[in-house]
Amino acid sequence: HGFGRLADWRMAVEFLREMEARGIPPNLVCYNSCMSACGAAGKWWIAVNLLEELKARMPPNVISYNACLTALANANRPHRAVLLLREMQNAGIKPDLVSYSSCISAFEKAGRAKPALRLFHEAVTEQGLVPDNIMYSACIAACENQGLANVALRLLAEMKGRGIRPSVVTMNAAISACGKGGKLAVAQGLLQDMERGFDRDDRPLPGPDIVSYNAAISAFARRGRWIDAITTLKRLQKLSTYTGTSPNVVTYGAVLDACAKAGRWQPALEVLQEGRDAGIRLNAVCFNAAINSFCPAGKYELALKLLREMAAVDGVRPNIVSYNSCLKVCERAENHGAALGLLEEMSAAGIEPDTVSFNTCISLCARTGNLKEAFKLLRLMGEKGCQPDLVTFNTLMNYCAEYAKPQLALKLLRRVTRLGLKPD
RNA sequence: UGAUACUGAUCACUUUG
Repeated sequence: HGFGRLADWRMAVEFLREMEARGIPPNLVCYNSCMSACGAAGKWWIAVNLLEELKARMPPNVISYNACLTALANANRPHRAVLLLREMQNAGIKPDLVSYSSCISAFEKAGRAKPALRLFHEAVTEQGLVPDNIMYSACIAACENQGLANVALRLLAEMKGRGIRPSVVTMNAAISACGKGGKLAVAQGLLQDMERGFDRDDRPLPGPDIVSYNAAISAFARRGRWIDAITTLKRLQKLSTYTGTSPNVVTYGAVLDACAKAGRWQPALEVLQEGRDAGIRLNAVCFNAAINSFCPAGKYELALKLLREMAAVDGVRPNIVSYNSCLKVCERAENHGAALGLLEEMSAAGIEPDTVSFNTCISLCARTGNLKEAFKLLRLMGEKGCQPDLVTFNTLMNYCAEYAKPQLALKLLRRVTRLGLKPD
């Protein structure tokens, strides 16, 4: 368990083996701890193997299965999770709220709201389970995916109706779902309710935490409402003296994203500086968002300058997204030279261009009528071991339309299906 | 006694339409 806490799955497994070697047969809890450690480290297959091993020795309990379900959920394997859920049922172990919450969360992480809601329904109607706060929260979180904000709000009302007090996590999930589902006003209203401490029916609510604010700012960001995002940041700062809730690196990331979506690079740079001054350890996400703010204006020199600065001044290593963001600014600026130069540079820096990098460059070539160069890049990405994806082909086909090349477009479409991709 | 041993929920960045 200790090794699991330290996210050291190797040590956990080794320890289990050592116990056996010393003639101390690990009990169920030892196995469960070990599977949990593997799951936390993303090693779902090792957790599943341990479950098999366990089955050969003694009957697993519901926690054993739940540990594996969580491992699968965290590794974005929702279908395997459901298979395991069925398996435990067949083995005569009744899934509990934790089992279902894990599976619901698995679908949430995979961006699939409907299956998550189906599982919720199944838990209630077929298993007779009474959903708790966490199960509702997981389900509300899943609703942020297909614009199901209204379903999220219905679930929130339903749990209140059943006398379950929403926790701060529940409320945060609801704010996030509303923000992502286009219900900006409702999202902000939920935050206000939390600040007041009561909902519209005067039922008590938990006070907001930093995640609440971040989710609300992110909702503004989505709409490019940069002034509102900054205003919320200021309010948060002002309140922090007595709420104890201060902006963190995610807050700054979200505010910077708001500036980026609005293409406001000057405010973005100011926010960046303010974050530094406030002693926030800005990370790559913050700088990447700031780089994106140069995109609408196509200010690629400034973007590249910030790319250098983040490493040199702030000691933050640019990552693949940093480079891809810069490439996008070059694309906007329609600057082939700068883009291709960056492609080389990132390779030299040990960050190999990925599908997104190539897609951006292909888009640049195609947009500027340079179809030959675009296809050259398509070939190059294959040579570099980068799989073209649907976006790659959609980009190319789009410009075939632009340049009236229907035969070429059809050829590309056939290639899409030949590669086993599903045209959208 | 070790052993309040083991499992579930929320926030920010990049590519086409």
